[in-house]
Amino acid sequence: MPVAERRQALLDAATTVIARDGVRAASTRAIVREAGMSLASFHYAFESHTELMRHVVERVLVDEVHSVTEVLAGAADLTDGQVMLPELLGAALDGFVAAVEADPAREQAILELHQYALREPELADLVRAEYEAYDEAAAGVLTAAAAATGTRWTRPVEELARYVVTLTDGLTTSWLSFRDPERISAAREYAVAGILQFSEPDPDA
Amino acid sequence: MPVAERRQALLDAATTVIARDGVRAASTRAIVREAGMSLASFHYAFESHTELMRHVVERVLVDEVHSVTEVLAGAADLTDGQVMLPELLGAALDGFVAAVEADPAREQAILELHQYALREPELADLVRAEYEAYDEAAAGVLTAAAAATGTRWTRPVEELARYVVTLTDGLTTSWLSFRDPERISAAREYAVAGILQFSEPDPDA
DNA sequence: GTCTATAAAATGATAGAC
DNA sequence: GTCTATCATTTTATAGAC
Repeated sequence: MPVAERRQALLDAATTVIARDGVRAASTRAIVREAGMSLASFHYAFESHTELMRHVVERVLVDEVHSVTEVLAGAADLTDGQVMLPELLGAALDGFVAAVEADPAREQAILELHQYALREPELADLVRAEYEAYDEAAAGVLTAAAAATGTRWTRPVEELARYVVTLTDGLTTSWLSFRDPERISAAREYAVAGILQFSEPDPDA
Repeated sequence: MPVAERRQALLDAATTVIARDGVRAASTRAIVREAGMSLASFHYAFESHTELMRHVVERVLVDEVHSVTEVLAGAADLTDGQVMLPELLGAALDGFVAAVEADPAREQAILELHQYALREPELADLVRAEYEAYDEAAAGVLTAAAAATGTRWTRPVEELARYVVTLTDGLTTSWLSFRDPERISAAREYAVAGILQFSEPDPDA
């Protein structure tokens, strides 16, 4: 088994354990048990448990950015039809919420990894980079949605995007605590209304 | 030293360690070192490390609810003057944000304890109770603010309160990642604007 | 490359002297 | 009640056989 493959398998196993049992439970032994390997094989592929965790954080956060970007891109593809801005933004937020609902364990793992990373000076930047990628993705959706519906934003789209990301973060933690769609839906609706405030018909469109 | 006092001292020490070094680092030994006690004294006061953590979670979350309630009540006291609704809500949110900024370690500890609690079936309810207390506090502020400024809400105040709490949660995580006031202020402003949408002059006032 | 065996340290918990 | 000394287990990591 080539080292690269073993590393991937261990990263997969670590991700699985973290999602199922939490970061606290992701000891080297728990990870190799999950991967069906011996303890020594672990240390052949990785220098240390800390090194593995560094890679786990990086991979999980980068993967999540890809997922979210895809979900948002999917929602933006609704721009084909005769859809209006409120529906478009609502659909984008629904897509995000649906992704969280579909795999809460993964989302909880991400939050735990955030806190793990924020405690490690070497990893804290990864969290910030993740959020900045979300900001960019959200700004992209807002820009595309406005363009597709003949509207424009009355505030800098970067600021609106940060607002949206802040809100989705709150929606995520709320979902993880209550797992209650009712609780989410109202906030989702108000979020859309809150953003729409800052849109107006685009005279150039 | 009476048991009750020793328990308090250990809870204090545990809270200190968690805020400074994280939940992961809060081993029994680290806690007694912080408290200046022997290991055996710990087990004289608490059955187990798990039992201590149960009490830590409970105490920290309850304390935080008290703090937030006080901060919001302080903001609501601005209702003396001739202040308008936007300023009132802005002040309340500012009070919340200032509290987070003033003691980020504490806030980070709370988030870690949330995740710790959500992994323990016995403790998960404490997190939900905390959020419900926030909802109630936020609803109280919204109601008081509207009454004091001759306005009323066009949506159920409970829903608006949940929206506010969701948003403050997002603001908190954003602050912990970036520690950047700029990043927060825009979201704060949009949040106020978002809520104001659902207010109107109260004809009965 | 892969495994068993083992080291070295940390952790939760207790026994027993005082 | 409080402490030192110790146990039992777990954890990260490595040595060394194959």
